[in-house]
Amino acid sequence: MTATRVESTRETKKVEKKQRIQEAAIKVLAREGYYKATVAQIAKEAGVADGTLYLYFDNKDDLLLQIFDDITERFIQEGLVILQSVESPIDRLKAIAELHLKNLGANHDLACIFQIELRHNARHMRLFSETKLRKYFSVIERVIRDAQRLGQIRQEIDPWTTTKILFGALDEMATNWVLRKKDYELVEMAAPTLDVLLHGMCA
Amino acid sequence: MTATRVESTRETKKVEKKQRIQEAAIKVLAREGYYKATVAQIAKEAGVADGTLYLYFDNKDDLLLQIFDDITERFIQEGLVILQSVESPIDRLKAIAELHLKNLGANHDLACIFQIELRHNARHMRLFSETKLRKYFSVIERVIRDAQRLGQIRQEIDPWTTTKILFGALDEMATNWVLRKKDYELVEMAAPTLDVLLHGMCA
DNA sequence: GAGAAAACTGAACGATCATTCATTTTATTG
DNA sequence: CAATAAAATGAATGATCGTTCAGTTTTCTC
Repeated sequence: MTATRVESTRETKKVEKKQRIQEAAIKVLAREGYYKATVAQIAKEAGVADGTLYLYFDNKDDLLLQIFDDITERFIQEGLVILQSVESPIDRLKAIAELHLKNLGANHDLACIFQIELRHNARHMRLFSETKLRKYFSVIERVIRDAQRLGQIRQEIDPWTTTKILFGALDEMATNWVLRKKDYELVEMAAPTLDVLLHGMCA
Repeated sequence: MTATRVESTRETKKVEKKQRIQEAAIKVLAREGYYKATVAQIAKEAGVADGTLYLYFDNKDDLLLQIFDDITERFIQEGLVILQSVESPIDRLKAIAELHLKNLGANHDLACIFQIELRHNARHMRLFSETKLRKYFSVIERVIRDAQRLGQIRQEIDPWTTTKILFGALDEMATNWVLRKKDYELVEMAAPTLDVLLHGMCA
């Protein structure tokens, strides 16, 4: 075995363990909430010692932040790939809405963390909101501008405002689903939501 | 002084001090976040001893919960009064949106608490969401149904879904304003938001 | 398979805070 | 102006937990 080969299996193991800890954290955080969840609980759920967490994360805060970062990045990348296979801007908006709700609807624990635990305090939110979320918003805004250029969307509406409206509507669908988990699929809300946003409530 | 008279001034004093503590709590909670804010800080801000808080609230959690309860109830009552002076359901929706954003936009600390600190954990949110927020949602839903009955709003849309969309959009406007406080009035977002929701994005 | 390096462990530390309660201060009454 | 009740105080308590690190185990190298 060469040195680099060894290094790479070590790396792989580290990455896997890190993911295992993150998954355990998602489970515990969803169940207990960020402040009630203790490092000891997360470590136990992951099947490692308390101290081991600190070989992978700077501290408890860093653990939470990295979960968001990694998963949001994954969502955004997945979204960008899907958008490439869709032509019309309007259809792209539909695709974004579907993906948004599909991703969150696929994992209740994760959705719980994204919709609730992430929003702990203004510092956290500002941090998050200024990086990954901003990127997500930009993607949506661009699609809306494209649609306007093609005349599919009214010229007089403001793309940024509309981005916030779309995100806000999807976000509320997700939060509601998390809080009152009923027997419906979250992704089913994408179509009716977009119908109202695209064509309006008025008769 | 009769016994009842005395009792009433005592009561008044207690109510006033309770409000002073609540106001201090809003300030400190907005600045520090719920978990970083200590009872000692809140007491200091209110100009009372730590122990005094416990004469007015069961515990730290109860303090936060009562703030929400009191203020949301006040908002809802104010809203109901305003609705009485507006006839058309569509105009009522506009009035609700304006009031929602005006109330939050009037006090940045309070908005911070409502948009962020309230959403601490699933338990809190569920509790809140099941009482006061539900009441608020019901008011909106009823107005939408009224509008449908008058033919102002399309029959085929679902009132409950639409309620969530409207609330979600307003909520996102508020959160965005809290996080990136710029030099605009939150209430200004009411009109463009309702324009999109009522008439749709499509050309 | 010995020696070195990396990864892991978990008991112990120390800091933080919500909460309590014995004591003091203020208000009320006859 | 006692006597009594109500309100307020804030130091002490006790429980909680994030974090560290000296020692142990595993993995790798030659």
